[in-house]
Amino acid sequence: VAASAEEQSGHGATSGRIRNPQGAGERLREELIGAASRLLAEGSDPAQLSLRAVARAAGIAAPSVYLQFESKEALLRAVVDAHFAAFQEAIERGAATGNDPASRLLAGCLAYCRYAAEHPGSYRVIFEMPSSALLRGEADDPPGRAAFQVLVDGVAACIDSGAARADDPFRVAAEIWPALHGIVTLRRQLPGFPWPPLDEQVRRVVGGLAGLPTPPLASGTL
Amino acid sequence: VAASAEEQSGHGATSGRIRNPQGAGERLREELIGAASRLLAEGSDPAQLSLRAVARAAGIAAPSVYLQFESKEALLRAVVDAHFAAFQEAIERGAATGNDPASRLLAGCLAYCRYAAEHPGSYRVIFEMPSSALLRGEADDPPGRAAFQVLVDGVAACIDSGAARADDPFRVAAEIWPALHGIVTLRRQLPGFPWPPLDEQVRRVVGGLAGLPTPPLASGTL
DNA sequence: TGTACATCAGTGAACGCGCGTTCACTGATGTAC
DNA sequence: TGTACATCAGTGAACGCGCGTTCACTGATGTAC
Repeated sequence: VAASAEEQSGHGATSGRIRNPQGAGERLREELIGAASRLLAEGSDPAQLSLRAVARAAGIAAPSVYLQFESKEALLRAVVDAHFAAFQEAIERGAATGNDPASRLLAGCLAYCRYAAEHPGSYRVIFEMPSSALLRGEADDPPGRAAFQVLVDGVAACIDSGAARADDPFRVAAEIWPALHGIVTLRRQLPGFPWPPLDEQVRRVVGGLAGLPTPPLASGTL
Repeated sequence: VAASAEEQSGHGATSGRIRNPQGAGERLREELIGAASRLLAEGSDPAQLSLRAVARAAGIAAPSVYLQFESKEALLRAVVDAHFAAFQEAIERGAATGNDPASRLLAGCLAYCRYAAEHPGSYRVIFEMPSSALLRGEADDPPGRAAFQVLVDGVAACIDSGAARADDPFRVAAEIWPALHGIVTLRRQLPGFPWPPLDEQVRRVVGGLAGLPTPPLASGTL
């Protein structure tokens, strides 16, 4: 009947955690980023993530965060950067499959959307966190802009090879990206809506916007 | 040099406000919704809107909110509903201009995006507030679903009139909506990005996704 | 080999703040007699 | 016409909570002699 002192008082967050060996204090850095990612994966609103909640999830006392990060802001910046890097890598891995420009473009777009669908917390933290790498970087924002350039190049390759309608690659890319973004954010926000299968939708949308000759699937079956 | 007591203490929120005449207590309802809208227009994050901040903006003491609303939740629900209604009305007004199905569809989409661009706080509160009318409504969510049906009907009218490519109207509408949503949310989040003019982009995207015969503008000029 | 000491990972208590909500109240306006 | 009273819009103080951050500390591990 008697609860342990640990359960009664709010502290004792050191539930099972064993402290890192000497010289390995920085391991806590990754542990904290991992704990934050776990919270995000569980559906926490990125904009509301608190330092104390992350510390709790990591099994340490709140002030211990300051051993690795200068501030809450710095912790969250590191979290965003980690997710941004993972996102970019997933897209690049996806875009590498495919033997011609059109299938590489499609594979990249599919990888973008699949990653967002499978890691909604990750996608959210990248796009909604005020301190996001995308939103940071004043004028010449390298991180996000470089990633966008990959899309522009993919579209340009399709146009050059004759696989896509002749057009301004930047303009087409600036249409595809928002379309993909809208697809994944609305699916997350309205999971009850009868969305068509993701892959098929992405293929149709990218095809329609880039002017890929592949008939948008239904024109033959109607 | 001596600040007034009102300035020194945190209260005295009754800066200039005159209380409503007897029998008109419900006017405070609209004042509160208006105050919340003002905060949103100034860029407040909808998910972080606090009852106390709204009361402050309305010039009343925090507990006075409870004279008109059962809880913070109820206040925010009313705020979302007001903005949702204004949004819908703007779209309907827009879609009413135009003499043929294709121009009505385009006008509706343009009205959607223009409203979102001109009232970013309004659009945000509709789509980001956890208690939004869109996200509420369990299975058969009337508010948002009915609005979507208008888009489906618009697409169907274009197809029937031969203005758009033969296709499944629902599927096309389920592509157009996310595309518009992505366009307006990314523009808000990355205002520094060199976006093309909104109207032109919307015309091209809707044209591409619905298969309107109008060549997407650039094909003649390249 | 044993002991004193430095290093280092991590803690607990405390701070001031804004939050949502409750409670008993105030004071102006209208109504009954 | 004057006075007592009811109604009604709105308030101020207080509550318990979670937050970000600070501070002085603890206690295990490694090193010097």
